[in-house]
Amino acid sequence: MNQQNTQENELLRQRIDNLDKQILVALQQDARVAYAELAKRFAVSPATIHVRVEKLKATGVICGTQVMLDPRALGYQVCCFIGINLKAAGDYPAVLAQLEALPEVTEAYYTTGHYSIFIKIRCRNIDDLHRLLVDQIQAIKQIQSTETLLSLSQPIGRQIQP
Amino acid sequence: MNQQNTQENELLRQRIDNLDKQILVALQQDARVAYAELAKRFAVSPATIHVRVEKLKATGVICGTQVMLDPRALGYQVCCFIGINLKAAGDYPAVLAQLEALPEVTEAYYTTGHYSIFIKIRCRNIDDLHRLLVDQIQAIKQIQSTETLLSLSQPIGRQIQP
DNA sequence: GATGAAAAAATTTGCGG
DNA sequence: CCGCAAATTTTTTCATC
Repeated sequence: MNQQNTQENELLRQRIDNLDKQILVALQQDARVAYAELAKRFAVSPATIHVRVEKLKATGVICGTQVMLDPRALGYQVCCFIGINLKAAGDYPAVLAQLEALPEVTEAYYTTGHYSIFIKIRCRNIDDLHRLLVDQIQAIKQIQSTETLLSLSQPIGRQIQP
Repeated sequence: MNQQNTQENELLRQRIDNLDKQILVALQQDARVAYAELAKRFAVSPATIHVRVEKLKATGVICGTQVMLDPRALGYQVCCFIGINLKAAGDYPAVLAQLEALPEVTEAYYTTGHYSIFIKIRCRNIDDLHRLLVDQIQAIKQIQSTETLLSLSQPIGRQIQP
């Protein structure tokens, strides 16, 4: 039963104990929860929560907090992925710069496999997607071809478990 | 110049004014920033910030807050996407349930295009990815084939702009 | 709808175990 | 390293504009 291969864990994540894990899980669900509330929940003092969170920030485990915005509430109905193939591998930085200028591109990955670059798109509707694809993305000279995966739903969305 | 096609916006996102946008941008960068600090920054009273945030929560624009954990700091070095094709379209719910049980699956999308299901994976190293793929994912009976896109880097990662 | 002031609550610090 | 308790800061309320 090596369900938990804790060998390398001990090396990499230096001393993240149960309390740290509990705090991280709680903050993943609600980053603005009061430390006093967590203190009650985990039967320690508020100061301890504070010290632990500061340490997790200092070690880089916590790399920020953010509000989650609902794309649909803001009028963004369409989510899709686009796999991009370049004419030449060296064109990567130039293409990336052009993609970064498009606010609809929310994520970009440099990948091995079927595509050179893989991006995630959020836009208002299919018409906007059409325009974006034809006028903005396929217009980028160094792009050879694209392949679009339209997302119909996202049944799973979560962070890694601490 | 229809850079900003504000026509439907007015309908969908009911009255999100400039202050709301500024607040959202600030909270995207740091969800724990003090309302008093935002009040100073935007030259309004703390009470106004409070009222606006509550309204944005109530209308569903803000759907939560969370700490961002750095996968690498937790020992998760590998990020990849896997495109999955099913033997039969109706197998979708069964496969999804099995994917949900794997903590390494952080995102799943039901897609049109080359794949039926598209998932994002976070795991510790290539060996773990290998085991996950062979022992856990390809072992799912309803899966016909998989295609792996290994992410070498993620140069863009952001939310939509309010 | 926004504000200012007041009340309530939380964060943060430093001393002592 | 933890906890207590005080000092500071913040959140939150509410009457008023």
